[in-house]
Amino acid sequence: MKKYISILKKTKLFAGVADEEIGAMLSCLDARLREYKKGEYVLRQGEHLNHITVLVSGELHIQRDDYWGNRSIVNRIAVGEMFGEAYIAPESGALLNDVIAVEDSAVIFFDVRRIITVCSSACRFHSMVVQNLFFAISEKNRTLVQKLGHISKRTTREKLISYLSEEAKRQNSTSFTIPFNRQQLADFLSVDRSAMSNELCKMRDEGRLEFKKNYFRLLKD
Amino acid sequence: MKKYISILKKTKLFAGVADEEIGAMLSCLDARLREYKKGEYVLRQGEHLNHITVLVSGELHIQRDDYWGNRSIVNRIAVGEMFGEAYIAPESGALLNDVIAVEDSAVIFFDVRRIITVCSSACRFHSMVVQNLFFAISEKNRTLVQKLGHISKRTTREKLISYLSEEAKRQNSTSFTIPFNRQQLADFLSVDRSAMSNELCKMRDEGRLEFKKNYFRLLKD
DNA sequence: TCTTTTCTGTTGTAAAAACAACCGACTTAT
DNA sequence: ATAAGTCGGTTGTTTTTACAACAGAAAAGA
Repeated sequence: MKKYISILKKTKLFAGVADEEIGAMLSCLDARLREYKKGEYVLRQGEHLNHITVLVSGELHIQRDDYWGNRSIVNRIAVGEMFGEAYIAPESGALLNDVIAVEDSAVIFFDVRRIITVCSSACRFHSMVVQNLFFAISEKNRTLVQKLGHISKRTTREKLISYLSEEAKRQNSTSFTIPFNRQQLADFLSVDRSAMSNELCKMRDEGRLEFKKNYFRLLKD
Repeated sequence: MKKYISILKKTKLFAGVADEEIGAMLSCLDARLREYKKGEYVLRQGEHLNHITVLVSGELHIQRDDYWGNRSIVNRIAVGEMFGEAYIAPESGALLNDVIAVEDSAVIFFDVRRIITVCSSACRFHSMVVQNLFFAISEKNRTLVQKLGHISKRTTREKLISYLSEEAKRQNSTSFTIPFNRQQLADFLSVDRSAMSNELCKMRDEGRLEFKKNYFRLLKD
């Protein structure tokens, strides 16, 4: 677990906490490391979670498969990001989604109650972690609202425009790469892949954008 | 500002805080009231927000403009609801949307840092407000994920089933009322009203459910 | 009460998406 | 190197949705 301290140091949860303090807090917060192979489930819909988790290696998708096999990717978790913050409150119900490793991954679990209950002794930085958690949940809400903005658009084209515009703004450039392949992007936007691919090509032919694999460039009319 | 205390009392932010304490906390939290005429911007895309806001009168729309200038309404804020909780973190960055008053409105701004930094003296209920905010954000997060679950369904029928099933579970009964009229439900699920109405009636004719106005009853197959 | 407005259901048509099937390019594994 | 698998684009068909227009019912207002 110690080899991941350098990664934890860069996470939102431990922002501002000194290196040597993180090591001390690992036991204080009852941290546990688990590793997953690509394709393996980290958590399943319906389970109860009372841990905050941080991804320290690999990549995860928060997703949901319905009865008919349609998959929707709710969110993507990159190294250093956390999940499970929405289930902190004791009265939070079961998990609403699956969490799956899309690459070989490593996850550290922290006991929620140990985090929100400020410990008496060692952890000088504990209150900072609590505040960091506060900020992280806030941040997550923001990304969810953004995503709702995308998929609440009526047509595939509008969803693409919404998503790509957002990404361009976020990366502060009209050319950028996205963290999805076509199928994943379709799942993220909750549309059919081939229809989406078709729409992308139409927009390209209309001169609205260019792309090559996951590289995109938006063009003025 | 005092005339809005009765409204603040009913908000999630001040749940469990005594009336007389709210008055005291207004200054503690550096509360500021601002009023807006219909059509006036409350906040603009690109601004930085370091306040939690509560709408105490009127109605707001959260709007977004995409890269090509197309405008869409992302969300609606009703009296008593909060806005800005997604921008608590200092690194949240600029607002991604405009917030505009669609009626004459009144908004109370609370300094974020004053809320999350527990004050030393007077505010006996301060820690309760902090916890309220914590749970409010967490709950909003889950609500957003649930809504994503509904509208990421491919067909109008599936969206309806997803939403109505959820509502039945939440109200713990197969018969229940929903807080929307048809147009609002269609907007909530991001579908066309008439198409949705049509689909509802088909399901009724198939014997899957009954409804009358905003009262619904789900039936076994 | 009577009028006006809003709400809901209904229908037909045009547009869009889902679906399925296929192909070539590219990557990965043996 | 070759086989197997993945990925992205394309096309045609079927299903679904959006849109527009209208009418009766219900609600709100005068």
